[in-house]
Amino acid sequence: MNYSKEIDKKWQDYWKEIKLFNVDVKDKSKPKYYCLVMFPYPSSELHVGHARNYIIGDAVARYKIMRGYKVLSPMRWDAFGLPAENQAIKHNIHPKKWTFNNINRIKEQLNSWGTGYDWDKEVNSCLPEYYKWTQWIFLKLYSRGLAYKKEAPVNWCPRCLTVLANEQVIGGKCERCSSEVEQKKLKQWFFRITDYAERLLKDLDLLEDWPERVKIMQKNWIGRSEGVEIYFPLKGAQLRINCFTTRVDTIFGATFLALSWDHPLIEVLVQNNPKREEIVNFIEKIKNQPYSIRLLDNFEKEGIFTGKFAINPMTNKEIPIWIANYILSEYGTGAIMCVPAHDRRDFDFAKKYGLPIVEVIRAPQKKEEAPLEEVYEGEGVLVNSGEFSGLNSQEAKEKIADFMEKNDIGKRKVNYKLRDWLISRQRYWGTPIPIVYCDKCGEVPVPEEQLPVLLPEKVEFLPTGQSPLTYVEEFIKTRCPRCGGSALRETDTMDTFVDSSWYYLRYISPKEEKSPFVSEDVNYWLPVDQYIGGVEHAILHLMYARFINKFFYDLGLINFKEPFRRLFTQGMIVKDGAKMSKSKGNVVSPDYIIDTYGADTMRLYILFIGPPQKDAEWHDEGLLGCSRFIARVLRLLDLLSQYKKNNVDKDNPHQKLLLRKMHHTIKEVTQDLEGNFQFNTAISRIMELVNHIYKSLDTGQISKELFRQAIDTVFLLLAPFTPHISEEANKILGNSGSIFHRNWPSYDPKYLEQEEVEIAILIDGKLRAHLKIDTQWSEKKVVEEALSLEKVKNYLKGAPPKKTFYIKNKVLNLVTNG
RNA sequence: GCCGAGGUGGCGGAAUUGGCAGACGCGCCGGUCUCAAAAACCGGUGGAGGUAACUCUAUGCGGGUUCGACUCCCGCCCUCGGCACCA
Repeated sequence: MNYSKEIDKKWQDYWKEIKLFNVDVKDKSKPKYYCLVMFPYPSSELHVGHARNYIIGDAVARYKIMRGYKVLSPMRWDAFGLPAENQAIKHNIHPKKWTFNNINRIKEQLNSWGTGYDWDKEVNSCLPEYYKWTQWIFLKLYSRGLAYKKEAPVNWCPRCLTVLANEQVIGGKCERCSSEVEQKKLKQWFFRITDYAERLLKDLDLLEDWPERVKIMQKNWIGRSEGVEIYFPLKGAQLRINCFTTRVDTIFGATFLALSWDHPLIEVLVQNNPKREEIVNFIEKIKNQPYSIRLLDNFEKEGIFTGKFAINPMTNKEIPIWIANYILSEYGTGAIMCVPAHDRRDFDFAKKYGLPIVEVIRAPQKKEEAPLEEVYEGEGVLVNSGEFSGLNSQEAKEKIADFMEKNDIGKRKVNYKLRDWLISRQRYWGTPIPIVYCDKCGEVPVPEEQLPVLLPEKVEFLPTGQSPLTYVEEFIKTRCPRCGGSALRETDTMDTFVDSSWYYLRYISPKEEKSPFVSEDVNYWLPVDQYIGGVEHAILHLMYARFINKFFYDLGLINFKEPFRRLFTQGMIVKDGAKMSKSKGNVVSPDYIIDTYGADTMRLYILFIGPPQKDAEWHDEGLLGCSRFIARVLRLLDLLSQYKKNNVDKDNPHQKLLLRKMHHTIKEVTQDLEGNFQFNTAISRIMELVNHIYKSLDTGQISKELFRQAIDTVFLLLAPFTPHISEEANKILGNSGSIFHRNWPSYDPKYLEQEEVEIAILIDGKLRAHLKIDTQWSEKKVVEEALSLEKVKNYLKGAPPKKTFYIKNKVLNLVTNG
């Protein structure tokens, strides 16, 4: 039999016809399995790197179907977003049209690969029936105080002319266009994800089947640290400056304070200050420093003395207050106590400006006073610390914190690096934020029954820094839902990550009109059993989705705390050592592969290319190998049809060997799939089995029935990887119906037993000979037989081994020396 | 700087409660078929030495534990990914 494109088409139509992937969510006749792949962002057609994601997902779905699960494998489009709008500006095509063109193209591609989805559950985030519910979520968050607007310094991309979330700033540059990100103060909408920081951190422990590295990345991103907020009284005023520190044990060495340029107290500090002008100029200067220079290794620390002093509440000494460019205003209190002896940054600063350096922590082994050119950042024993001297850092942290809380000079506190999620975008192609501004009533949420706030279709696409919606009168002019007076709509739209933070719930009931989803069904089908996608979503998407899921949990709409039970992150496919991209011209398009070799060849190669969680280099020649293998497997069918041999003795060793290989392969392939999706090794084991079948046939001692069984097993095992040829073969072998409605093969341990094996004979750890043994032999017998080997005798030269080590049925080591 | 993953033939990669390193595939070499070539099929293929049986050597580097180490321990080097003045 030859593999052809017609075979692909035939079986793709067949699966549609028998509704292999269509799921009735109410059907509970079989255990459920929710297999989810990360949706495509429809910005261009897909290349083989994308294909990996969907082919892995499809292989898993098909395998689970064969294991008897009701498998839900849906597909959707993350259709809002900047690229569509940028195309609109560049090529004068409406984002909607552009997006739908891409969707149609991608759909075609997905179908041509034989990846199966329940298309009845298709979801599209740019359609009102979906974004209505995204807006609904916003309102729910708003009503609980979890969506709010505030003026905040934001990351501004001068090219995209929009605000970026912290997570979208990569190394000081825009994630999308790599422009230098600027700092700007704007009124923006936020989601209060920080309220969930502790739970987002703690519940990572519930996610046993997530890759450790992803959990660690999330942990670092949340960045929890425990410490103390210390109150430093301002000299000569009834004010205080609060500073957060994780090293309260170093408090006696705090010799100055440093504030960020926008610390609220600076206004007070510069009042009637003779240095006022100088300070204001300095602030103006660091305020305008671009974001990225902070990331440079040689970032120059600069500061200015305010002329004012605070009191160190432990030493009661006056310490100068400085303003410095290395203090983050967004973290802690925007002010820090500086301990130059034990912090590299404070040390550099103190050296530059001649500030006092006092050693208060001494490394445990050290006896003498440290020379002041050295910073010791570790923990140790306290010195120069009053009654706390002599304690080690750990004890001192507790005792000093206790002391501070008792005397009201400080309080234990937990801080997080996680910031609130900035969701405003000054862009058109996104979900409108359902808020109205009324002259009388102020900020008013759009009532639920008035949703959706429709995104107008006719707009001008000019990147002005304002949302194009600003210029659409019919859109912005509206009535206040509260007083009926004239009002204006919010013109910002939501970050597309909001759209994608809840789609996995919508799939269950995509057409539901009264609610975002049906709780009863969602509670049955979720959490997602297997989520598959790129590691680039380790932080953003997965954090946001977990947050929104927890919010729904709090609303009582769902009964599970985490949305994704198991996560698999697949590696990238690279070409010529680089990520595939149009600009580099190294994109491998699946279309020609499908045309030349057929879908199963591409699928097989993508799964065989390497461990799926690791990056892999694409080589066209690899396809040839897979194509050869498929031809080789199919040739077995031709051989079978002409095969005559029967009446072979049941105990024929070649028969037994083939049976053993078959069952062994079933066992191993199953293990590979049940473990961490080791498709590459699973496939190589099937290749071994096929090689073994050919060798067995050469002996002429295999019965037709066993031959048939062996081929049948091969195709059952291959079905998740190469579904088209497997269906075809299944039919040729005389089985009725779809191969996916058959059971995954199971192995019988009795066939795995061996009567005879070859073991290695080692002399002093070096491989010297092999020996065929009966598996029933005792160790003594094995040693005897080994010693009688000519080769072994030559090595031992008559001297018996001093010790022997026997690993049953594997290795015998004969030791002659000490 | 901190955190994480990794380093095995010409290449992608196998092998883990420590037990025959290099499965499977690519590439390369040889053969069969052919007027010839391609395809296909069969065989070989870590390196060095030897006509050969065989010997030595080999999993980033250096030590250690062990009868035995790709695997465990100590100390380095390199590559990739994440975070990065988080007080």
